[in-house]
Amino acid sequence: MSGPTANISESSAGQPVVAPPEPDEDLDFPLVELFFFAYRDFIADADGMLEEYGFGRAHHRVLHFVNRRPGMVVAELLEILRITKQSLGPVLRQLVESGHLVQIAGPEDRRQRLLYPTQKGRNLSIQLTHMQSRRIKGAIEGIKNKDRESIRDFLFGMIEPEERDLVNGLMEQDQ
Amino acid sequence: MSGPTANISESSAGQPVVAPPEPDEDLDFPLVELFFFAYRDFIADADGMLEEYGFGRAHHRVLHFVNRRPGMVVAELLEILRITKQSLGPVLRQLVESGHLVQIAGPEDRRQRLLYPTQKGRNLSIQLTHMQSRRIKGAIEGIKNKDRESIRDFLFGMIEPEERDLVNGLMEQDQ
DNA sequence: TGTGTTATGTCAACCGTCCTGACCTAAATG
DNA sequence: CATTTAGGTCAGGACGGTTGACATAACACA
Repeated sequence: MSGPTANISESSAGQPVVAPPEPDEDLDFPLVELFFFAYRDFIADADGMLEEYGFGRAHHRVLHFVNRRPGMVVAELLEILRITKQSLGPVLRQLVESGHLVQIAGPEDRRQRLLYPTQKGRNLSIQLTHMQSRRIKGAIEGIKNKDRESIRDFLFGMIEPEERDLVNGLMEQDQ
Repeated sequence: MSGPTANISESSAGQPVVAPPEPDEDLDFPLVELFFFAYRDFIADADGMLEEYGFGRAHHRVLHFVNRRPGMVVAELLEILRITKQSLGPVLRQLVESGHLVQIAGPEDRRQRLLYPTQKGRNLSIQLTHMQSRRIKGAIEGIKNKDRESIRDFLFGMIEPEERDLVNGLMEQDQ
């Protein structure tokens, strides 16, 4: 069992499939891969800036949505991010300690913690969104029909149907 | 320091910013958020299926690219994924042990480990890509100009310019 | 009043996926 | 031969997520 083409992985003994997958109308490899790479680079810009603050992507998401909807309560944030309060906890604490967010007791229901950005948090969030918007703008300028609406509708169509109401709610004022 | 609107987060003493960010041509909140949600759901389908095998997203990415380019060597995979061999190690081992991939010594350079899918690995990869392609197809059908080329060019335009050659290389045969 | 529920926070233990640094073998290369 | 290269492995750590259990304060209601 030696020689140039000896099978190195002995376990499970499957034979190698040497041919690449055949072209198939229902297997859109280019778009699947482009979507993967596009998202990777879409967040890479922000990653770099966040690193200077010792923040990660979790901080970015929290900062973004609190800025977008000042006065959001913790439960709403958990629903949007689809994470548990245990995993939100440390992230929220760090953002408050660093002075990017503040928590204020709900005026009617004092159990609630209304989340607001500080000016510092607003500034950082705007900076991050600006970088991402610039990339998107550039990508739209590079297409034939410079049709922002089609891109918006395409992205919306990628979202799970049951989630679309929630996302629409988040975008109430802007189109 | 009590009362309905008492400031709960005392540290860093920033004042809350209550207004949502003003509309701004250079801050495309809808597209930024749609891209986030779209990617989340783009991945979610696959996550569910992978869970049945005890696999995560790292396994998915390895499985995908090895299937796409059978005979890929480890170094190429590391370059595409932009991770270290230490973090690839366990993932690759599990995929080999579960019989989804095999490693074969390079016919010319026997230090190399050529990576191939087994039929089992090919089947799983195709299944995963099929789910993702179906979502993409549906999203394209929902837009005005059902223009796949524009979506492809948009996604390509989102990719960091220095990375585009690498991505193009991966897509040689298909358009 | 008291009892139960809700909003939030916290402790502990765990997992997956990445990292750096150090070291090893086998094979190619000069 | 010595060196470099391809790949693998061990150790330790970080981050971001999970589940489960429990605590506190405030609301809601009989």
